[in-house]
Amino acid sequence: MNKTPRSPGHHSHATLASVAKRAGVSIATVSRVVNGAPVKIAATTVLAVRKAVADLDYRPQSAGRALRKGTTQIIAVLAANLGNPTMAAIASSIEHALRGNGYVMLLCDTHEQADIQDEYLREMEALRVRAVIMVVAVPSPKLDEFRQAGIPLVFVNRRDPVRSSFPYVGIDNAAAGRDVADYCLSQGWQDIAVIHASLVYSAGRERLQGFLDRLQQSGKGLHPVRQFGSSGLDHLRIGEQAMQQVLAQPVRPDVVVCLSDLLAYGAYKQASGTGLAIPHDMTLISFDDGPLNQWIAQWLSAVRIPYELIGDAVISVLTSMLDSPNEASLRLKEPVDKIIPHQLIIRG
Amino acid sequence: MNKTPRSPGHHSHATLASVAKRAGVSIATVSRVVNGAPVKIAATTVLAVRKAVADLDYRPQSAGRALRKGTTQIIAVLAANLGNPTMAAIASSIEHALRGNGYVMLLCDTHEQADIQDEYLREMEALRVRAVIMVVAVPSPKLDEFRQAGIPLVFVNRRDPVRSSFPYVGIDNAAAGRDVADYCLSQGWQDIAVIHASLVYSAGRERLQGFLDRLQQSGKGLHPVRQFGSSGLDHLRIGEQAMQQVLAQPVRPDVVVCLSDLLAYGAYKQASGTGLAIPHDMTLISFDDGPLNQWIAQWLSAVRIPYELIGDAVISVLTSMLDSPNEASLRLKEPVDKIIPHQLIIRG
DNA sequence: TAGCATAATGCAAACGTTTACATAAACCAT
DNA sequence: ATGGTTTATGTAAACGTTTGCATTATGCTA
Repeated sequence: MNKTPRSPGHHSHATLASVAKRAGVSIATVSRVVNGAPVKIAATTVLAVRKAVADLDYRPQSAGRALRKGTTQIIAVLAANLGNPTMAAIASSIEHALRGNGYVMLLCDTHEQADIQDEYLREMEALRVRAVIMVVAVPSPKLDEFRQAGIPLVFVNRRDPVRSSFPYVGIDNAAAGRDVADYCLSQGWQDIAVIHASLVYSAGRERLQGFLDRLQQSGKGLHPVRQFGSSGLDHLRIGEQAMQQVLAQPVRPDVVVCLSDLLAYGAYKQASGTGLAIPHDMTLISFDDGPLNQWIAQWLSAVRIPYELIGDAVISVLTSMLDSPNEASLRLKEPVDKIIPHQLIIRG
Repeated sequence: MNKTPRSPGHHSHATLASVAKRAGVSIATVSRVVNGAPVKIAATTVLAVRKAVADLDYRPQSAGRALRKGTTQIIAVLAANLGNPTMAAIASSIEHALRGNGYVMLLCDTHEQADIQDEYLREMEALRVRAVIMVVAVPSPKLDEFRQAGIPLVFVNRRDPVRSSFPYVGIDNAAAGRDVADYCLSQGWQDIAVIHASLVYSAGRERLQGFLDRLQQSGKGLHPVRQFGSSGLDHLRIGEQAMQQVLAQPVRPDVVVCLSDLLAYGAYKQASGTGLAIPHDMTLISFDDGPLNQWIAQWLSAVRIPYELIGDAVISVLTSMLDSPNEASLRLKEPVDKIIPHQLIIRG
């Protein structure tokens, strides 16, 4: 007796074998019942298996399944910065949508650093996740290799920085920039400043481009748009410093357009620390409009990304990718972007 | 020929077998080298294996490992609400600490609902995660069962709601409450109101208790502390409604103590929407002090939870649990709570 | 030289699933 | 009755890993 070395598993969870034994059938049958396999199974058998499953509180072990099927129900979300409320809200939205579709979200924070992003991508490959959702990605070697790896990728908020061969979900940033320009023009503001972080990525670049284009199109004789900012990771501090430069100018602009919420937060702190009343003395406009703005940043007008819609949008893109039988079509097909509507919220 | 059905795995990742073949050794040897097994291996062999691993870009597949060892490197974080910046910051901190220790974070949003929490707990069991970190938990049946399941649990910010048999990481909420009371007394405020959400959980309850106790101890003849609030999930809205009630009172309190940041945000919106200037007309004090406060909520004094310390604190608790050879000691031993220091930040 | 400890590596089983294939039972048409 | 088809279920292999045990090669002692 006592032939149980039982090395690894501490507590014996129910397994297919134990359920099969209890139901008096083979493990194959249990598997088929549990998975609703497309074969006919006697009603009595189904009932017996169901009962055994319930009795033993059986749940398929993900490891065995993953090993056999070569994939899991895990979908990874690589976010650049969880400290950013907009990104957290997007993550939450995605989580909700994924859960509703039987997936589990694996959320990571890349801190917008290529090496961390790569490390995570490798890890995701080893975990055999079903797909990866990049919420604000940076270019990295592994990202490029992923094209070949056959794991679907979706880019949220910022487009694929290497080549646009994977779908993008987010707002039309150029159009959003134009909307802000239109609003500025409608207000008759003459002197406009822009605060930006890095402009090498699609979101910021397109926002600025759209904004400037429309101003120029207008033909109105505006003062030249002054731009402040630097590339870096901490938008809050960039915004703060940029606003410092803005206020050091001989003449104060009517409006400062910040390319993200966090830039605006940083700018706000600096401006109000200097005694300025926002928006009385100077208007601030930003992009993103995270969920907290309406509560504690009523001084900030912003282009709203409807983060609560992102989850479903990602799911719809993803399912179309996962359904395509061969991933050849996935590569050949034009990436099917999903543009979600934005809205300029005027406050203050 | 063509004997490759190759049903599941699409792209052939490197495996132990392929590495072994290339290095001219057995898979056992490769495994040992890769894992740094405590056996002597010829230097030349190690080199050959290392080379093959590098050549093929081999990474151990998590599924095989999980199946064999009965556990993974995944640690789940079940957060109540990712939309809460403090919680997001905590998650980010934990992520950082876990990654530094070779774990991967699986982050979920329970929306503070027992059924979702349970569903996730079951899923984590099936995934054979190494441990689960509950950032603000609610009582649920499965949570109770976990005590037997042998999976380590750590409670952050809110204590184990069922029985306190698992460690807690967070601030000393009662002491924080007393600190706020001391500050109010030092300011000579006579008329104090409290805004709270549900009081059935440890964090809010202890904060309020400590606060009221200290006020009473002081012996000063204060007006009775008025309490407003309701139980519910959306602290923002609860705070808003509670402030509405506060302002409907015949006499306006000197200070309103909110048991969380979000409650204060809600209260702030309502108050400033009614024309009040915060903190000139009324002081607001809250608990949590999420990372954004210093930027855009300079009107809010708050007890700061040093969220950036939580990650390391959790790790230290966790490793002591994981190191204990048998989980008997884990259950018998008094839970080793980790109290991190708080600090009352005065602003405005 | 034999005998034996030690060092390095290989063999094979096990972890829990899914699924192609085999089998057995039942039915039906000749 | 016979052969063929359908229906329900079982058998066994495979996924990639870790690890107890067996095996071989090496060095040392007597």
